[in-house]
Amino acid sequence: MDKTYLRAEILKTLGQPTRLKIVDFLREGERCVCEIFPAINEEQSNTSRHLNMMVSSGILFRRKEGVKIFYALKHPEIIAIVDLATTIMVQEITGRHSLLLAA
Amino acid sequence: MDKTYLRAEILKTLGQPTRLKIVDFLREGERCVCEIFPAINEEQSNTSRHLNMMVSSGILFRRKEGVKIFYALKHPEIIAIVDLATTIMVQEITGRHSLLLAA
DNA sequence: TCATTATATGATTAATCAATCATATAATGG
DNA sequence: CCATTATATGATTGATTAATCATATAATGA
Repeated sequence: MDKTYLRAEILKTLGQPTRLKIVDFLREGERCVCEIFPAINEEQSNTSRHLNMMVSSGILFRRKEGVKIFYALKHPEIIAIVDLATTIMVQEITGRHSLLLAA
Repeated sequence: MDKTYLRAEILKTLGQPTRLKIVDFLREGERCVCEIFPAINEEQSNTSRHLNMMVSSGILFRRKEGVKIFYALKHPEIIAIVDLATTIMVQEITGRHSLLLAA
């Protein structure tokens, strides 16, 4: 059980634009594939693959109801992580850090 | 300026075992390449490439002092992110979530 | 049962990635 | 200036990845 590898896998799963869009959309709650792929503007098959991959790496739930399959975020920590990434991104974009260094 | 892409890049940078080991080592503070690569048990050239890449994606500082080049974590949020990833990993390993679901 | 809707998956392709080896550059001390 | 130490980089290779198209499976309702 390589813990470094497992931790990396969780972060790597979040570190891909299409999957990040899925996470953002699922903040609002559980959604089926038929709602997810139009919302993020990706192909159904591609979206399905990413969703499966996100379940495998432990960041999403899957629940079946009739023909539909619903997906939801599995851990509140996921939202915290992507929010922290946003904070870092904003600091990088505004160059706040670079300015502090230059001063 | 694609914000989804930039956020993803930060997370993707953290989502690779060698780079995660670097982040873990740099928790203790600023270190030069000559300290980093033996500590994480990777080749010097490989370590150098990862360090450069981490500077490019905005998660590390670089400071030069004579022949040595020191690297350090640029944002406290990075530690928070990897800690949250650890929390998720532990919950997945202990299967706590699955048990709650099954109950 | 048949048509429809929802989802998943096989095959393919182009792109990206990580690691390695060899070598280059750059600063320092003797 | 030369040898040494620290770091970076070019070239290569095998592996992984994301996206796409076409098709398969599975549930539902008429």
